[in-house]
Formats: sequence, C-alpha cells, structure tokens
Amino acid sequence: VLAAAHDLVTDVGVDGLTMRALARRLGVAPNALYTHVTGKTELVDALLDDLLAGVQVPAPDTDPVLGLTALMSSTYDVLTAHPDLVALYLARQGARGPNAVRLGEVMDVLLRRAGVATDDVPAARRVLIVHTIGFAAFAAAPPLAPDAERPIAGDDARRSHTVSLGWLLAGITTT
Amino acid sequence: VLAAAHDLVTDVGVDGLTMRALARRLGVAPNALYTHVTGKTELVDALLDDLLAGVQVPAPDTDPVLGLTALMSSTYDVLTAHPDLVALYLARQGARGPNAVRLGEVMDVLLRRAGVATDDVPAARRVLIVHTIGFAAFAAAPPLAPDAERPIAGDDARRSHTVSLGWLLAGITTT
DNA sequence: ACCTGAACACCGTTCAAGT
DNA sequence: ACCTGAACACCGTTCAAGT
Repeated sequence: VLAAAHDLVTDVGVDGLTMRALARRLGVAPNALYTHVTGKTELVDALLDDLLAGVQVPAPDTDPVLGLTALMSSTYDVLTAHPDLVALYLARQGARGPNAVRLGEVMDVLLRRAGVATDDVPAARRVLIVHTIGFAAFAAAPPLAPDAERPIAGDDARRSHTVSLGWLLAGITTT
Repeated sequence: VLAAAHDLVTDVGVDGLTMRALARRLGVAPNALYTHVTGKTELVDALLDDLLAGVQVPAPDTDPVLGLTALMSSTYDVLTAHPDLVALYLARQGARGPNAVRLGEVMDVLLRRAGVATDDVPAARRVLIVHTIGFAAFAAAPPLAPDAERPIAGDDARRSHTVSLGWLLAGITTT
C-alpha cells in the first residue's frame, strides 16, 4: 500500500505522486485509498518517516563527535537518495514520525556524551537537523546565485556538508 | 499585477496562491493572466526574487565578518517574514533572479575581504546561503523530533541562526 | 496588446451504495 | 472491511475569437 507510493514517487517524481495515480497503479478506484489512509497528508507523512528508517545509527561506544558526524552523514545520504521528497520536510512540520523521534533520541545521547549541557541539547540538535536537511534539499539543486555555469557535483556537495558539519560541531562542543 | 500575487499569498498562504484565485482578485478571467506571465512557475520565481529586494546590504567599509553576519541576518529576517514561501526556494532551483545574483556578489566581496581564498569563495557562499534558507524554512515550524511539547519561539530560532552562523563563519575564515 | 468563453486533462475528497 | 460509481469543487493551461 505505502510501498506503491514509494515506487510511484521514485518513478515519476513528487509532482506525480497523486492519489489518483496511486490508485491507478494499484488497479483500484481513487476513493478506495481512503479506506487505508485518511488523506494525502497522512500518506506523505508516512512516506517521509519511512525514509528515515534507512539511516545508519552508529555503535553506542563510538566517540560522540565521530558518531554525530556519521549519523548526520548517513541522514544526508538517505535524504539525497530521494531529493524530491526532501523539500517536503520543510513544507510540512519537519517529520515527527517514530523514526524521526528515535533518531532524535540517538542524537541527544551523543550530544550529551560530547559534553553539551542538558539545557543546550535541544538547540544543538535543531542546528544539526536543520543543517543536514537544508544541505540535502540543495544537494541536487543547481548552483546558487552568480556562477550559474556548472552545477555543483554531488561529491562536492557531500564534502561541503561534511566540512560545514565539522564547523558546527566544533562550535557546539566548545561553547 | 505581481503585487496582487504578493497580497494574495500573504492573505491566504502559499496553497491559496492559484492562477484562478489571482484572476478572481483582479476581476479578470483566469486565462487573461497569460498575457502578462508565461505561467505559474515564472510568477512564483518573480515573487521569490522580489522578496530578496528587501534585504539590507551592509555598508561597503564594514568589517567583513560583521558584514556577512548582518547580511545573512537580514536575509533571515526577510525570509521569515513570509515563511510560506521559503520552502519554495528549496522546491525549485533556489532563486536565480536579479536580486539573488546581486546579493551573491555582495557576499563574494565580503568573503574575499575576510581572507577566503578565491577558489573557496563559491563553496563558502553556498554554505551560508543553505544555512540561512534552511533556518528560515524551519523558523516558523514546530519543534523537531522528541520534545514536541513547546514549539520554539521566534526569538530563540533567530538567536540559534545567529549563533550557528557564527560557528560557520569561524570555520570559513580559519580554514 | 489585452481580454473573454469554452474546453481539456487533471486534482483531493465525499457520499451513497454494494459485497 | 473494502471496494465502486458518481459527483463536487477545484486546478493550470490552451485555443479560438473578439476589441
């Protein structure tokens, strides 16, 4: 049911993800979907949280800063694999499904182990999430502002994410 | 013509920005709009670039790091004034109108004056833009992950933007 | 140049009805 | 529980025609 939606969005992009197209793919009348899902919003939310299931969580004994780097890099990789969907994280609330909650908790543990004061953990988590989703959303996108000539290569974009992530982590852990 | 679109989006939000509603507001048939605009895409692009016209550019003799901080803060403020629209920056290419180009050039001058090597300027500019747009997109949004209780206050979000911006600038200017 | 009427190919969602 | 037929209130866009 939800898997078909996943297939559909990878096939025809996020603009083609439509209740009617989904019903067509399932060989069913459009309104039949409303037996399984309350509406399109819920469907997209489920789809987004489903994506996060693929994020690799670091082993619990790794160095916290390395662990956070790995965690955010894995999130970046998962999100950029479906670039169409990333913008939706911003368009809606920003994912609050079970997978999002689970990853948030992993981040909190790592941040605390990295020496961040308990009071500062939520803000630090937020900075890292916004940073990674922002970079993922722009990963596939063409350049920015002036130099419209050559789009940024995927490798460069990923490197840029890692480098700036390092700067943020340096700031977070020394404040 | 374009101003009516601006009014419409602030009145009814980005979902209500529709060719037909716009025509209705102008007291005109829907298709009449196509005399003035090639399509909805062009209209939204124009709208987004128009937003950037409100960004305050720092005086040319200010300290470059302070100037960049002021420039990105002003961009953040302008974008968060119309939160509905920000997600569209990510959904589409990321703004390449004349205002975006102009601001990009201002950033480049500041970055170079801050000691960034010419080869590193485009990547640094990109990091700052992605960071600010990402934060602006999440500014109005509810919390993230776990602590779903209280959404982040607008002031806290803005402070968080400034603080993490500082970390990025520290990294950019010392690498 | 600027507008209209009519139409095309779509949307998400609901309601009543069937099994 | 799960599906269908039919409908409602919309979309963006195009085409031919008017002034």
